[in-house]
Amino acid sequence: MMKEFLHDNRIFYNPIEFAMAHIGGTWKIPIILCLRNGPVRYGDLKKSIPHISDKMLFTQLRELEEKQMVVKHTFSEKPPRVEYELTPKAIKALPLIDQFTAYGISLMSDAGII
Amino acid sequence: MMKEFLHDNRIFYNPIEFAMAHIGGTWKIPIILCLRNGPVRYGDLKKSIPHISDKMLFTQLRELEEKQMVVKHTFSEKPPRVEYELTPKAIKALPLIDQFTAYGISLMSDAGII
DNA sequence: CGGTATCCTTCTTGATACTG
DNA sequence: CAGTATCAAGAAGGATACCG
Repeated sequence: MMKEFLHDNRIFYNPIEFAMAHIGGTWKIPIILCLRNGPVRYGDLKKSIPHISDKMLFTQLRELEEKQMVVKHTFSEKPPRVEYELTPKAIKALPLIDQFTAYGISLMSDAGII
Repeated sequence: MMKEFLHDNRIFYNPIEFAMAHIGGTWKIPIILCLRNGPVRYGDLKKSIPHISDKMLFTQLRELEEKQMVVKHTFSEKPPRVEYELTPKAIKALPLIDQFTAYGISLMSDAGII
């Protein structure tokens, strides 16, 4: 398939694993989709993503920041305001995410869910 | 985003999670890609996918069969021959997988890996 | 050749509670 | 408002060994 490589103290065997590290898991795509129309604050993300816990939102946002998929803007106001915004790296993923959604819907249709 | 739903005793919150259950994880896409040009036998899959263990190949093939992403053909020969083949559900995923790969490669390029 | 079982470790996720 | 810490349960994955 291809040669494996190291990144951030982890071994990857192919480009898909690398992409999965950026947008895989349960919560990263829902977060990215919430940010697709512009910056959103923490509390609004929490409200927009059903069932996500503070811990998951917090840890996933940190990971997305580390991978430079989102940037955090802190405004020194009272009450404090913090907004998260997609980077170009994440914006490039949007067509892929849309195709992913379409495939998911087609599988759901096959399974008789819709 | 959308209403959650149940399937196979598990809760899903959106179509992407459902798609991830079919092609997510470390090994399902490499297996699907090995089968893209037609049926392949167990031993050849093992040889073509570097680093996969028998346990992982075995469990992932069972899961792919359960989700009707692959079919197993058993030939009563000596020595026994068993081939795995993609179903239409998996074939439909190939364009998505290719786009996934392309995104992974572009991320790798951003990261200076290639 | 093509599995299958068992044990064990690591990673992911959930529940809960507390802070500047 | 926007985090942050701690504990624990469960799932995913690796090592090893054995079977028809």
